[in-house]
This record gives sequence, structure tokens and C-alpha cells, in this order.
Amino acid sequence: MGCMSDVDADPRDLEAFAERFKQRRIKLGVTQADVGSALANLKIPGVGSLSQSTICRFESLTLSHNNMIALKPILQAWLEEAEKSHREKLAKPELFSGAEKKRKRTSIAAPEKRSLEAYFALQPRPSSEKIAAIAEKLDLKKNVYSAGI
DNA sequence: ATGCATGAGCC
DNA sequence: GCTCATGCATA
Repeated sequence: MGCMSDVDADPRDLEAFAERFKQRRIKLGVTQADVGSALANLKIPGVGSLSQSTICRFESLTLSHNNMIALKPILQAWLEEAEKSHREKLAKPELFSGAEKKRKRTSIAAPEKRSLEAYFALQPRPSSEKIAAIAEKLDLKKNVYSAGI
């Protein structure tokens, strides 16, 4: 009866894991479909993506026992990865939000551009107060000046 | 979330 | 042919 070398085959463990899995997935703001497709990024040999259906069935324990056993380590691996990178984002937002932080290329309309060039001809290196004043006059954000240098 | 269909592996 | 894992389509 008590055969099988599966250390992890206890239905109670599975139940507990499935529950934790779902809660933590939701806490990460990730859908079942997201999990399924993200599995492919784990690059576990012989493991591709799974469907939303399968993730759902895993969480609700409606897969066969063997199927659950087989899927558990995979989903566990995903969960650990997901939580790791989530922590990294919280710890070092500046490294990760590069795409979000980067200012878009500034484009300056022709009239403003001519004005700025005129100001620059008069005074190539104005103080930040001057810059602010110029920005005010031209109704531009003050950091636009440095974009024009 | 789930009924139904499909394809892979098995004997 | 049967079982099982999985996906699609849908309410």
C-alpha cells in the first residue's frame, strides 16, 4: 500500500500547495492564462506552455492525482521565479523601470526652436533661474532646454 | 469554470 | 480500443 518513492505524493500536500499557489498567484496579479504561457520561459526541458484550463484545474484539484504530482514542481518553479523577480522590482525599481522612466525624445516646434536658438546665441550657459524664466515664457518644461543643447 | 474533442502512449 | 493529459470553445 504505502509504496512509491514519491515524497511529494501526499494529497494533503497537494491540496495545501494548490491553495497557496492560487493565493500567491493572485497576490502577484497574474492570471491563470498568464501562468500557462509564462511556463515556457522557464526553459525546463520538455516543458512548454500550458492552457488556462490546466492551470484552473490544477488550482481546483480537478486533475488526476498523477497529473497533479507531475505539474506541481513545474508550477512551484514558476511561483518561485515570479516571486523572485517581483521582489527585485520592489527592491530596485530604477533598474527595472528603465523603460518606464526614460523620457521620450523631445521635439520642439519651429517657433520655439528659433526662440531658444536666439536665447542661446545671447547666453550659451544661462543659470537655472534664467532657464526657468525662458521656459516660462515659451511655455515649455524647463528640462526641454537641456534637450536642445 | 467546464463539457467536449483530440492526440499520444499503451497493450 | 482505452486512458490520460491537455486545449478549445463557450456560458
